Amino acid sequence: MKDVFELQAEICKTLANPKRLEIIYLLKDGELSVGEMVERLKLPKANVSQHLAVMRQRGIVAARREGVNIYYSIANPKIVEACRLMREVMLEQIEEKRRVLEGIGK
Amino acid sequence: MKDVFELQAEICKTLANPKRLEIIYLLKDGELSVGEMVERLKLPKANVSQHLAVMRQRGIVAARREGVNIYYSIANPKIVEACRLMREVMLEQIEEKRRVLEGIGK
DNA sequence: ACAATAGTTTCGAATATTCGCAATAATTTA
DNA sequence: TAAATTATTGCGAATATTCGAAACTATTGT
Repeated sequence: MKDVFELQAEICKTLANPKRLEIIYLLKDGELSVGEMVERLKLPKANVSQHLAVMRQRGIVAARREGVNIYYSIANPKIVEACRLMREVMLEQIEEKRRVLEGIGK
Repeated sequence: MKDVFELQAEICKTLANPKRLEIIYLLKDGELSVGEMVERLKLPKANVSQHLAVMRQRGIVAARREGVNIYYSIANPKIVEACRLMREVMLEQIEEKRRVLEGIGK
């Protein structure tokens, strides 16, 4: 059995990509088919599928076939929550940077 | 200005490494010097320093010099919270895997 | 069976990350 | 100022990630 931090890092690595974060953001309110995601993301279908495959393998998203379409959804709401926190950290960093720049301007 | 998901991914990438996660885990209850971390982590000091530099650059940790020692601390408690959530996701995945294996055994 | 639609997989090249080793910097003490 | 202690930086090799292009698979309708 691999080390626990190694496993935690694998979850985190799976989220550590802008396109995958955007996919998670799209899925946060409910499932979507690959085609619907491709349309919103404006990315090649093969690439979207690759990212979905990575996330499916690591248990970040779940897939469900319905006829010719495959619908994806977030496997665990804590994933969305973790992403939201990281986004907040980023936004606070930007705010902080802005404050520092203003301070210099005075 | 870079895309917002790109910035969020940079935060996440910074956390997406087992050694850095372990450092965050060490720092979650308060600051430590590099030497103290090296001792607990049992890693080469240069390597610990490299990881700290990455995290410092991205605003994940803060550094404070006191004499010959440099003390590091977590820059934003939301970082610890995000890591905790990702750890929970991982633990729930392990539980789920265990349940599935038991189901087969029946 | 064939074509159309929706999605996946494989391969390879470009890029990025990780880490050991050696050299370097900053601070304190003798 | 020299030595000791603490930490950082630069470099290069090994490894991992990303993504486009082409080929492939699965399902449905004719």
